[in-house]
Amino acid sequence: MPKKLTSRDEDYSKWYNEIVIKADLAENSSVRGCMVIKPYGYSIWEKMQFELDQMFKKTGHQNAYFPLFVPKSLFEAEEKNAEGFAKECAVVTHYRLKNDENGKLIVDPNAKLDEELVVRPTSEAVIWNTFKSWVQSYRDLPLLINQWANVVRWEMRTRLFLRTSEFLWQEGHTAHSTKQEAIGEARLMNQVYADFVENFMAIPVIQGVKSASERFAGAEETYCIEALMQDGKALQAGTSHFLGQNFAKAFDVKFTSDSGKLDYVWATSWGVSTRLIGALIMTHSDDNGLVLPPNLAPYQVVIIPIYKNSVEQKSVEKVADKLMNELRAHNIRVKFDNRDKLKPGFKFNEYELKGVPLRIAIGPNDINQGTVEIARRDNLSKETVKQKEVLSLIKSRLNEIQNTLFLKAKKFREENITFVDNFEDFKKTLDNKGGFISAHWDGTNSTEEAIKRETKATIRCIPLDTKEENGVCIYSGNPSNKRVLFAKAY
RNA sequence: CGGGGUGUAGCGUAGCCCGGUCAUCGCGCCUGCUUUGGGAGCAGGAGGUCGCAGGUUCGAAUCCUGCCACCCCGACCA
Repeated sequence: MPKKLTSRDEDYSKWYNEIVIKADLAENSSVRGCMVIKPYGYSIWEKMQFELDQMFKKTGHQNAYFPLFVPKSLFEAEEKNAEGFAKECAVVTHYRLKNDENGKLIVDPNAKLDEELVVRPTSEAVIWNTFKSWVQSYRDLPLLINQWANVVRWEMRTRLFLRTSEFLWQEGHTAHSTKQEAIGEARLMNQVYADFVENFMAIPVIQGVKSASERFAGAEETYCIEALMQDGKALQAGTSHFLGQNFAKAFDVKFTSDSGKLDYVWATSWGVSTRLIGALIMTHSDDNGLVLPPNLAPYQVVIIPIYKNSVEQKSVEKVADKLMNELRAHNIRVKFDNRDKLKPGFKFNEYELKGVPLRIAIGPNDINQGTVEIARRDNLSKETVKQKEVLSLIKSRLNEIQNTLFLKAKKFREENITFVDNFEDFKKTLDNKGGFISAHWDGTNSTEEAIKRETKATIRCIPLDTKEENGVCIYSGNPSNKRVLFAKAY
C-alpha cells in the first residue's frame, strides 16, 4: 500500500481515482468503460439500496423487473426520448458466433436479428409497453413501480462511479390519473432523494428544476438534486421527471376515469445510481482517504488489538471480543481486525484510507487501566475512555460524526454560492473560485448556450425555493424575474 | 471521430534519441529470525512472449512499417 495519497491540490481527478482504488471500492474493468465494484464498495451500495428501498416502500412503491433488451421499434416509439439517447446505445445485432475456416470465432452473418435489440440506457420504453397491458381503469391507478437494474450508456469518456458505460441504479416509473398527482409524485420522489442524500450520505443538496435544454429527453419537467464537490464542480445527484402524457401517447396507455371518460395516463420517472458513491467520495474524503458517514459505513467501528506476545494477545482479544459482542447487540456494525503479522500502525492507516468512522485500539496499557482508545476518522482526534463507557460514547460519537460531516459539507457549499450581477464577475468567479453562481438569466435557450460555450458553465437548476426578484440577465441584459444556479459540472 | 501521449513482473517504473552483459529500481508476494501503542528491519527467494505481427541487422525493449489496447485534451454526455 502506497504511503500517501496525491493531494487534492495537485490533481483532483488523480486524487479521486486513488481513493476509489486504494480504499478498495472499485477498479476499471478490462471491458471498455465498465468498472468492477469490489466487495467493500458494493457493501456501501447495498446499504444505500436498502435504505432507499425502505423509503420507496413507505411511499407506496413496489419493485418489479423488466427486460434488459429493448426492441428498436419500442425504443423509438417516444421520439424525443429515443433521439436523446440514440448516440449512446449499445445494440445487439446478432445472436450467434461460429468458427471460421481458421478456427477463429466470428459473428455468424446468418444469425442477424430481423430487429435489433437496444441494451437499455433507461427503461421507459419496455416499461410503458408493459404498462399498456396493466392499465385499463382509474382503479388500476396510480401504478407505482420501481426497478433495481443495470443500464448501459456508451459514453465517450468514462470515470469510476461518475460515468461508467454500465452502471447500477434504480428507476421508478409511475402512472397517474391526473396531471396534478403526477407532478406531486415527481416532486415527492425528488424530496425523498434529498432526504436520503442529506440524512444518510451527509451531502447537502439543492432541489430545483432543470432548464429546458438540460431536461430529460421526453420529460415536461425535470426536478433534480444538485450537490457541490470539494473542487468546486457541481454534481447532479438524482433526477425526478414529470413526463406529462408523452409516454402514454407513444405507447397508447389509456384508462377509463370514474366518470367514464377515456384518457391517457400521466407519468413520472426518477432515478439515482452508483454515481452517488462518487458524490460521497468527492464530498467527504481528505488526503488520508475516504471518510464515510456512519449511517452508510459497512463497518462503523473497527477494533484493533495491540500486543507483544501471545499472553498479551489473549488478554487483549478477550476484552475485544466482549466489546464487539456488546456493540453488535446494539446494532453497531463492528469489525475486530485480529489479523496477526500486521502491525497496528499499518491497520490504523488502512482503516483511515477506507473511511471507517471510529477506531478502537486496545493494548496492554488499556488492559491494566480498564480503558480503550477511541479515534475519530472525521477529525483524527483520539480519546482514552473507560471500558464501561464505551458503548454510550460510541453511540454519541457516531451521531456526532454524521452531523459534523453534513454541517461541514453544508458550510462549504454555502461559502461557495456566489451572487453575481454581471458577466465579468461571473467569469472571474468561475475562474478563481468555482462553485455555484447565483445569477439572473433571461430564460432563453440561446443565452444558456452562449454562456456554456464561453465559460463551460451550465445552469444546474432553478432552485425550488428561489424568490422572485427583478433583475437583468447577466449575459443579454434582458429582464429576468429570478436567479438561477450556474456551475461547471461533472 | 480530430489532436497529443503511453504500452517493460500483480502494481508503479528506468532503459529507447545513440542497437551489443539491459532486462533496472521501488512496492507487493513467498521463507526465516527479530519486531508489534501510527504504514517494521535484516537475510534469502519466486515472478517477464519488453502490447501484437512483420521488416532491417551478425545482433532489436531500442530503428522502420502495420495493427491492437489504454490514457489525456477536444467533440459528446439528463
